[in-house]
Amino acid sequence: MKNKILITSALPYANGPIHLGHLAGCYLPADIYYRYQKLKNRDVIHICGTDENGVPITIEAERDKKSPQELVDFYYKHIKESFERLGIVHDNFSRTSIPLHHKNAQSFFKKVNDKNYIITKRTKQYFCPECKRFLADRYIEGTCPFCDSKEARGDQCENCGRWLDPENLISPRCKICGGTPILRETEHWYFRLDLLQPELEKWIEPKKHWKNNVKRFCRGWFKEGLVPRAITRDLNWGVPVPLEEADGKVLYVWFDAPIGYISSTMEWALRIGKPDRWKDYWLDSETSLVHFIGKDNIVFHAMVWPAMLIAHGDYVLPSEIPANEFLNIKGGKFSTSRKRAVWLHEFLDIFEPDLLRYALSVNLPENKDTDFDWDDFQKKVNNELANILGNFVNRTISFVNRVYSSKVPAAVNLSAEDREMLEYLLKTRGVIEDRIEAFELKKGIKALMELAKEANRYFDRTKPWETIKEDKEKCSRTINTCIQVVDGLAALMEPYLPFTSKKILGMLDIERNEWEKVGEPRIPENKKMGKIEILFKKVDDERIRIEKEKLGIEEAEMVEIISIDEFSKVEMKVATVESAEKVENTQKLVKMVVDIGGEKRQVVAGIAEFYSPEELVGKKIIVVTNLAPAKIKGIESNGMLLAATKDNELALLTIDKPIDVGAKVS
RNA sequence: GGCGGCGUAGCUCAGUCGGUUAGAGCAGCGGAAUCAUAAUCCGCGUGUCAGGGGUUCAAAUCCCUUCGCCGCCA
Repeated sequence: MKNKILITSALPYANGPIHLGHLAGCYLPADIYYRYQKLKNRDVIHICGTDENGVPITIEAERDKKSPQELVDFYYKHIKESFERLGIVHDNFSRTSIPLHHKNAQSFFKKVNDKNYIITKRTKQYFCPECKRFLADRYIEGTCPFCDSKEARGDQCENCGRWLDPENLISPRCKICGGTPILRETEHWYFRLDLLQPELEKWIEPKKHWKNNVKRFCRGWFKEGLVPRAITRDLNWGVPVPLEEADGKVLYVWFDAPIGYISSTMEWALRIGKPDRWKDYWLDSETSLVHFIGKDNIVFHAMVWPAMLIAHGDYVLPSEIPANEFLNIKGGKFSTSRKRAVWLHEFLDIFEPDLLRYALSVNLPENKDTDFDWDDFQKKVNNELANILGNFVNRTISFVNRVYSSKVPAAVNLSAEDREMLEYLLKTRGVIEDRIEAFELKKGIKALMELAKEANRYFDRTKPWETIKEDKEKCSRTINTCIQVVDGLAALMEPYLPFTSKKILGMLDIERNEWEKVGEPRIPENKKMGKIEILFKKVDDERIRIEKEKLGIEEAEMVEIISIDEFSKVEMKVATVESAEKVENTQKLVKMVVDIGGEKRQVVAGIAEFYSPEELVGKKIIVVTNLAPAKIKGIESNGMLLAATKDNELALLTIDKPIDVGAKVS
């Protein structure tokens, strides 16, 4: 490891709050790594910020009836505060909407452009006259040319799974306003990844120790061959392309976002009053540039971004890309857009930050996806943090308080047993170092818990509650050793459990030991203890029940997601009501004959309280035509009409423009 | 459609460039202890390592194939 380390964590997109999946994927590992390097006295900074450009933000803003700026202002603050509450430390937490970043991204673009790594291409793209904007592929819907599904997206038909070009869609419409988009010619700038492939391959080749997921990804891409990739978009939100002929174009988010790492470092340098300080990292080949990301970001950080840096030429390239897999929520995925998540800010309203830091650390998705589960969380807190770690600290300090009037007893002539305990502490320091350096953070926290267990075993073996009566010197050696271990634990846990570390140090009434000195006893005889407190309160069943219920409610609200396949099983048609009569002896039922286009059907529906038979006749309605026939009150019903209901209201679905009876609805 | 990944004890996960009786934590069962947040400590695992086939003296680990889940890409 080089002595200078620049850590970045993926810029969170400013369209929603942070959830546990984000944390486990990169923010928590980055923080643990950063805190550890700090303890090792390395020259290290941790840089991050929100990614605030791109189409989704403009659309989200529109939906919320806000300006994009208002939206990102809100989430910038929200995300920054959430991180702070969890103890995630950034030297600088910037944002990609600031002028500094715009300027920086533009000069990056210009330099790469001057070096001929950028070309232009004219293409035709759909433009929505209603929304007055070009539409990204996935914001166009239409009929799939292959399977006739009506709900195909511009990039892919989810019904038949085929990949599409938006121009091939039959009767395309704008997903946002429903209007009909038109093809319009536009010009875009493309980054010549193809030119850079040989250099990229040469660069990646020696990175043997990188994680498999990263290497595999790259191999796949190289095999297919890289192609020029569009780096501009027609949009009025983002970093304007710094060319006269590029009016109305902005840089594509994936191009400007990683440049944000540099901008954020520059902002940091300005903030600390040393404007050139950022160069010490970005322009020095002795810098180890470490990008913490989730696996969804591998392509950009292992291929595109290094290619950009090579093309630019001035900056260091990534040294490490410890990409994590995903943390799922009990089987399913976390999803910001679907609001299926355990949100960090809500979590912290209820639980101490270290509980989460522990539960996530010990189950980080380092090799494969892992699950977050509330029962599991409770067990980890109660059985591991509270019982093993918390209890060891507590039994030790309360022993000192009770037996030795809160003063640390002497350690004269340590026995082999005592020395073994201290050696275990020292050994654990080494294990944690090795594991963290190798980006196996999960093993580091496990080693810490092993130390706590070993300490409990030592306590039990040496039985101070007995030796206090028959061998006072031995007892005082034991307790002294335990105190030294508590002190060591406090230092070693700092990267993972910084809040708990502080609490313990408060109880010992001492500053944190230097990392390199952990293992050498340093708490002096007669040291007075500070105020004792319980480290971890247990999480009770009721709390967990509530949290699980919350998740359940959110799931219920979002209903089951069905595929277009499932949906298209339902056939619906426009129909006219030919005749209608109330079914006798019922309150709600109406019997109708409807024309569904060359075929008449008898349909029974429970709408009599809302529509009289007279007003129904002649109405054009929507009928499900392939529903299995059913008998209602002995009358056969051959279809179902559609109506919207809420509370005590009901409204029939109809059509807002004349169309022939029998027209399919989809 | 192509490419890739994953599927290991009741639960959460290690292990996989082939090699002794497949591991840990939690849960469970039995015991010890009582300083401590009824916490701790000791002992106890007959799992088709998703199914099937193959290579090998030897496979959870390599190859083929089926099933299930997931991701990436024109």
